[in-house]
Amino acid sequence: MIEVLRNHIIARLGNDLDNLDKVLSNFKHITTKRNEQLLQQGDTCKYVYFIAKGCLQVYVYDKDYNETTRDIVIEDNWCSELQSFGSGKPATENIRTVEPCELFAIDRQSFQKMMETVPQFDKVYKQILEASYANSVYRINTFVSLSALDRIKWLMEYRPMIMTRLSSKLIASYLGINKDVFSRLKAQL
Amino acid sequence: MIEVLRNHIIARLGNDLDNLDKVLSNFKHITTKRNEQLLQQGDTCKYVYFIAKGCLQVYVYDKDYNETTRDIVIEDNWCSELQSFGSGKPATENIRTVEPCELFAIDRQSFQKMMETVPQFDKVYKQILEASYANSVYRINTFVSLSALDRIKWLMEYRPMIMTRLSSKLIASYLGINKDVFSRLKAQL
DNA sequence: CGTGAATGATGACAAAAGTCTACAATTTCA
DNA sequence: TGAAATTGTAGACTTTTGTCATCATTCACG
Repeated sequence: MIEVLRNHIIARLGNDLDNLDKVLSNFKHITTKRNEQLLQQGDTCKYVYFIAKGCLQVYVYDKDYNETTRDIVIEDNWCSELQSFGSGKPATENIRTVEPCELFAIDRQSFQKMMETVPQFDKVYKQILEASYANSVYRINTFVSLSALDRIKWLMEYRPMIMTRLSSKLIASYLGINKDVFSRLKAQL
Repeated sequence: MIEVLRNHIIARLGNDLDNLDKVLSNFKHITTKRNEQLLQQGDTCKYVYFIAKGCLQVYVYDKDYNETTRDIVIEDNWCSELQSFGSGKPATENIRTVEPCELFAIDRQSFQKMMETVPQFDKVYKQILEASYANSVYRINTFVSLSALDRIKWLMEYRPMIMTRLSSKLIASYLGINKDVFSRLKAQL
């Protein structure tokens, strides 16, 4: 299973990395069931997760305690609450598994050590950050300008796997649409 | 005016920087009127701007050619279209001044050179990226879960200067609210 | 400093999205 | 596998948001 992570890194940095095995040894393999809580808001985010298999939900609660999903992250991607992870401050977001998962987790101390001793690891971090940021920007721009129906169409175009693989409830909370409305709109496509 | 930039960097990295003047020499001072176009979508974003004075708007167009504002950036902050700037690909966003501005611009080549030769500059870049990302995450989480009225309240709380300093039209497009609706809701606060 | 253009406010109406209830379908896990 | 829980669909209704037209106000700029 660690091969997925190995290939992920090689794909980004090439396979001329002396230290790749050293880097990989810093990751802890975690197998989870579905609906496991990886991070609770208020706690410090201790890990950056690489998802070898499965799917994670990053979410917050609105004032009526409804979940609103900031991000849905599938295999071959990274997931964390970088604000909290980087600063050690309490997290403002929650993370849970929405499917059984195979994860590789690296803690803050190892992460820092890798950043300092393996220059390429620093590059990977920048790539994660840049990709996360690009994703957010894209999401804001579509979100602010599109109607509920157009957001659904956008999701089918941009992340079709999400539409077929996950529950309507989750998708609706990702799109910022009430689940009843989502059900109605989906029917009229 | 370059003092603003100098102080900004010192505040983040301390003033024990041998190379600070060398770094600053890479920035071009630009004075603008209001409503000047700094970046047009489709073009490559050539600069990262530091705003010493004034205010920039980062925006896109929806399908009816209405502006939707992804970000409003005021003095003592950085602004760019990092996706395009980093990759050289066409920008998906537009940037314009909404006030007369004093800017310091650094082009891609100088930026790369500084990243490689001045380790602290790399740190500044990471800080810009992290701050931009944090800002986006915050924006998504409030945006998805709040009603139009609550978004206005949020803005008054979180970025009060925006409310008093800029036009309703601009604020409405930042909040993703129709300007007529914005006017009505503001009246009932 | 005056004027033309841009911005802001408001009312009437239309459309979109949210809420609630009930029930059917599906899924989970013991 | 089968019962309990969760999820999905649908209709009736409410609330929120958007649109359009009009007029007042403010602001930018020569």
